[in-house]
Amino acid sequence: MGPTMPPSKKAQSPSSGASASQGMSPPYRQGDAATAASEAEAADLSLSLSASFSKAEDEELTSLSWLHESTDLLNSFSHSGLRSVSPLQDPDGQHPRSPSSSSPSPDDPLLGDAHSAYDLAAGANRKPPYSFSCLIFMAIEDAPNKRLPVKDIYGWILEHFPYFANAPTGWKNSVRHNLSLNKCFKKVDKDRSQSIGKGSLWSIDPEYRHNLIQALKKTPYHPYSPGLATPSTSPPTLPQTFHHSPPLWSGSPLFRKNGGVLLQVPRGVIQNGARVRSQALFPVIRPLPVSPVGSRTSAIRSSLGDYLSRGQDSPSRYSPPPGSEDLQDDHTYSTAKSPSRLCSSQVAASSCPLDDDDDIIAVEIQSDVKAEPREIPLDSHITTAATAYISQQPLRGQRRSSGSGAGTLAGSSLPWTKNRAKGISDTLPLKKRRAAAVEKPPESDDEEMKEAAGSLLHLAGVRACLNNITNRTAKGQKEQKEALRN
DNA sequence: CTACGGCTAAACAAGC
DNA sequence: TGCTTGTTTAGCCGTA
Repeated sequence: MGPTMPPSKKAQSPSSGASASQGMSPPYRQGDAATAASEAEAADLSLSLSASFSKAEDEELTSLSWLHESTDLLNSFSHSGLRSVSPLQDPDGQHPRSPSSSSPSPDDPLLGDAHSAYDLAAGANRKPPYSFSCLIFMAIEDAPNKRLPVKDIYGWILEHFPYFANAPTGWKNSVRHNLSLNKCFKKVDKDRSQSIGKGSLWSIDPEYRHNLIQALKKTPYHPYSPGLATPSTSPPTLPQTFHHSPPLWSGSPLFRKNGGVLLQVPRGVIQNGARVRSQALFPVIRPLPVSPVGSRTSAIRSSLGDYLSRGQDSPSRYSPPPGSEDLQDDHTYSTAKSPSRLCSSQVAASSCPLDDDDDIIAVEIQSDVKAEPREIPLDSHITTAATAYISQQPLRGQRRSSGSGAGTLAGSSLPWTKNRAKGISDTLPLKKRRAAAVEKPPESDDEEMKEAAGSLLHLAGVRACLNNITNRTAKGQKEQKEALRN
């Protein structure tokens, strides 16, 4: 054990990082008291989203960190959703997960079914939708000191993805392969006085951390989407049925066709999302390094800030109600990279008729009994500001020699692997080639701006998707009522 | 068809 | 000596 891995943590779990995060996790759903606490956290989370936006006005920020914080917070839903349906036990079945983890209570009729569906169909038999790079990234980020030995990376992956427990052992080779080959990961010099034994500690190279975050963002967790699972035959379904549907990984061809951006978070994600803000599986998507921004950044920021500032005074703006009565245990969210893409996704997913009023955002806080959509005005200039900027910029993906820039708005390609290093000099040793690649100048403001605009569109997509989901819900409920009358 | 990312398998060396 | 760790290469597959 090294200085970063206290022996006590090692004794608790093969994954020290996960253990650390589990200790502070609120109960998933256990009784009224827990529900009340979760509601408070849910309200807190919603406020945090608003607060993240408002930082653009409250502070004289010189970077786009506020924007990334906002998007990251939204994306944290997906990761916390992943955690919420993570296995109840370690792969060997001998180490029941801490009750403080976000696993749903088996007593819950809905959550239990959903959870079982994940455990059996997805957790144990399905390969996780994350690349090894993302898995390693999450494992390291989940560690208290952001560094882990290979052994603990194995443990983290095993703990969170039981698929690998029965998978051929080659996955460990792949992990090591990734660690060695991927420039995002770098070894940390061990403290000789506190040797951890063989091997080194691995950490995230800050230079490439953002790339990993982007890669992770493009692997949304999409567990319960019957429409996506059976796009051609399944009728529009009520959100309640999401929780009984087979999981759909991003590896699904259909999901990828949709841009890999649609995600729906299972029940209880609010609790987990709130947990993300304090101590969570993956709580440390930090802001980008501070860097000067240009006027276009300010334009987008001011647009969003204007939207928020007016929204704060607007009665129609969503804000958590006092007591958050509607923030119950059932929450359904979706995100999309852009409203247009979302619409196509929705059509393909569920044959759901599209609505034109994308400028109205309905945040559905779905309770077990009745959904109460809340409408939020989405000023079109938010989306158009980002769209206008992006439209005048070449896609980042065009940096790729192949020119296949589709879906690379936020940098889906991973330009930090050996292929890129090879471009430096094939005659140099790999490590030196990596070092040479690292020395390349950081992303320009334009790159940052395009990414920021993409994030902005992403946010807009989230809101538009919420709207579509709500509309679909409302229509579904209406149709259901009519069917009952008949 | 091509380029690329990602994965897997394998070989090899070094350390414990 | 056996296992683990780390590096490297090669090949395959899916996607754009």
